[in-house]
Amino acid sequence: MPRMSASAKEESHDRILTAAARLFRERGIEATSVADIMKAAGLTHGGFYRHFDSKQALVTAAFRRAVEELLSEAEAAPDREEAQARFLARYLSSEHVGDPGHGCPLIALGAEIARDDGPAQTEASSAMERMAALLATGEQDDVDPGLAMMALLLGAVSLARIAKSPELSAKMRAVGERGVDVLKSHWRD
Amino acid sequence: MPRMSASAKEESHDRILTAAARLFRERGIEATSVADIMKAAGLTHGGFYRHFDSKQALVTAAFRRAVEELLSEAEAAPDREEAQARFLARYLSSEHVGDPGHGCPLIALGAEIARDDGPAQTEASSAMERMAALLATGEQDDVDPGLAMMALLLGAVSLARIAKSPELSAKMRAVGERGVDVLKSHWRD
DNA sequence: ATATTAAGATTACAATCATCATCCAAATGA
DNA sequence: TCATTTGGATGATGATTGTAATCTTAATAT
Repeated sequence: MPRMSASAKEESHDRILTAAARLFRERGIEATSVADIMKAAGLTHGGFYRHFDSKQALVTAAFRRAVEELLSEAEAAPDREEAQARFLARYLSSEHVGDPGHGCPLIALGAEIARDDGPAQTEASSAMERMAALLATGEQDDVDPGLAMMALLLGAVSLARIAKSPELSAKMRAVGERGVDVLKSHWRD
Repeated sequence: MPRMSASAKEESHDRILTAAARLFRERGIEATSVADIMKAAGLTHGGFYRHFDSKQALVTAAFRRAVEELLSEAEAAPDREEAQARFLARYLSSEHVGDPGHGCPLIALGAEIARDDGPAQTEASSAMERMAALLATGEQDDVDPGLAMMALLLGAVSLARIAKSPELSAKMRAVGERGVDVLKSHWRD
């Protein structure tokens, strides 16, 4: 209940963001209350508005945070090829399928965000272009192959999560991997 | 407020289902209240439980209805090839991207349904297998190509809806069409 | 040291939610 | 014709929601 040092405020702010980025992806935006997030951040719900103007503002910020989490690993790679490989392996991993809370926000929140076109949709749209650019064939500035792969990846993991049996879920991941190879070999010519 | 004829009850039941199938896909499950649905069906919210045990039960039934709506057109085709062509054209149409309320429920509700594995997830999982079977190469019982195409289609339309600009949205549809051709020509050998 | 500031806690608010008990009237069966 | 049934309307339930005003207290500035 005290006033905290300036750095402590940033820490609280960061904990709220981290909690929101996880809970939104795990439970959905509508299903996650401000109180849920604040509790997960170790705070009480009343203090929320010292950090964000509204829940919608938090959604936008949490989406950006989630994108950063997802891309930071891949972008830390020494070269482009390695970055692509890391991104693909991570995206199609069983861990990614089984842990939406730390996975791609386009999958977990895409449908919900596409509905009300606010700042969150802008965020999501540019995230999608950023991921596609990462996957695109290096040479030209032809992002089409990257967009096609993103579509396949997003669809494969979405369906892998929907799949009732573990066998079908695993098959969806395998089919995604195979499909990416097919697309890649085609666009390489 | 009266007691209606037996056929009139079925009609009410059907109107509730139709309204639910549309509103759930348009606004999401959490964001759609029982009262919203009943109002859209021309009834008052209290009477809902004469037709369904719970909102969850309605979700399952509405999902099934949505799948039926989507597949009926394609499955009315004279032959398999024509059915596939119709399904693909419908799926990647701008109308489908712009009207989630009458589109594929796997896209609109997949993330929400994958979260709480109840009967709705069973429904969604079998819907996904059914669509994949429709798209699969006729010869063997190898559904893998069908699953790959479903992943690409679902991903492409999801991203087309997320895309902020109409240009990017149209490009996602074009990329989806192109990608399906690539996958198809590869698996045909 | 004192005054000021502001982070977070507490509490409250007006809405909205899913669910249900009760009531009403029309359709059915005798 | 009359009693019974039942679809739907009405209204209430307790819970939960986003948002905000108020209070408390520690960190800062003077």
